[in-house]
Amino acid sequence: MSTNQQTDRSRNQGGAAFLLAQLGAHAARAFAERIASLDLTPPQAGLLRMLAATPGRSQRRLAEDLGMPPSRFVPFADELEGRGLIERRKNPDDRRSHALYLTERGVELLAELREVGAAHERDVCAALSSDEHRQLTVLLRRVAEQQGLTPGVHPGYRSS
Amino acid sequence: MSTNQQTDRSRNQGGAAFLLAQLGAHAARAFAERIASLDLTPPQAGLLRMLAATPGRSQRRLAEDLGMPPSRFVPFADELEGRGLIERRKNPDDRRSHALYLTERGVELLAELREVGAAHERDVCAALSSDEHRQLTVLLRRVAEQQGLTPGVHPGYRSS
DNA sequence: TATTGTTATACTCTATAACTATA
DNA sequence: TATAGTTATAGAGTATAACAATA
Repeated sequence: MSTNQQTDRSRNQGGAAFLLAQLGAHAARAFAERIASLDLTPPQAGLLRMLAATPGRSQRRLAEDLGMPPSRFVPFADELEGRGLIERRKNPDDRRSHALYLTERGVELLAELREVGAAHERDVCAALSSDEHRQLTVLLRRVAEQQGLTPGVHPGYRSS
Repeated sequence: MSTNQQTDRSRNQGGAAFLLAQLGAHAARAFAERIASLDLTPPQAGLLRMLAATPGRSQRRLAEDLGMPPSRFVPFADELEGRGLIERRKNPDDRRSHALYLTERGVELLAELREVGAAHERDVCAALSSDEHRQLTVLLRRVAEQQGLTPGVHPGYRSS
């Protein structure tokens, strides 16, 4: 209420929240284009990373973390299994559930994925010195934590 | 190539590009929830702002800036016109095209929208001091400019 | 002949809910 | 009876392309 309309207007559209949304969409799109060279979509890349971090989880839990209904997870996992990147193993303790794991080929592809991710990081932050790059990361991490976001996971990835 | 795998992994998932995508999706979703109280979706809010900035443009140009095909723009504009927020006027010079304008009610709603946007900005950046907030904005603006993003517009808004 | 707005159609995507098997 | 995975179906949302009016 202390500033005039003109100022408020430029604040909203040039403010940090708007820039975050704009840059976030841009970064997500650019990342999707990059990993298309590996024949991967962002949710597929997300699953590979999740399986590397915590192998052997059930489809239901993985589906929940990816923000998709279990029914949609089935054909989603089918394709990656068909490409030999992941495998379903019967859980001997509870034979209703499938435990999911990366295959050897999945591990190899994940390594390539990480290289692509590093290149993406460099390109997105090309405008910044390495000192500013660190500054930005620290600030973003603080904001993310305060906003209650889980490190390493975000369901906002586009499905296409 | 200079760092080991462990380091690369944490870099990718905790790096600035990933945080941008994660926080961007979060900020966009939070903003969408906020403006739902005004019965607006993000693309609708975008159109109101575009009409305030440059009134009288044709549907085709507006559709292009919003990243939607002209055919989809029709029902999109229909609803806002039905609610009395925008109006189509025949362009006397070229009677094929419609020039779009905000109505008085549209201007009023836009004022409320700006208040909501300011509150959104405060909440998203609640973790930062006002000095850090400024720092973050400057860094983001530099990155956005270097990445070739147009100030004030982003087509990444969800359609829902 | 080209362009603006519009309408119609066809298609993709997605979620809901029914189904099978294990518990 | 409840839960994991799966399958089937139906609905929403979208783009492509045909159409009418104007240039």
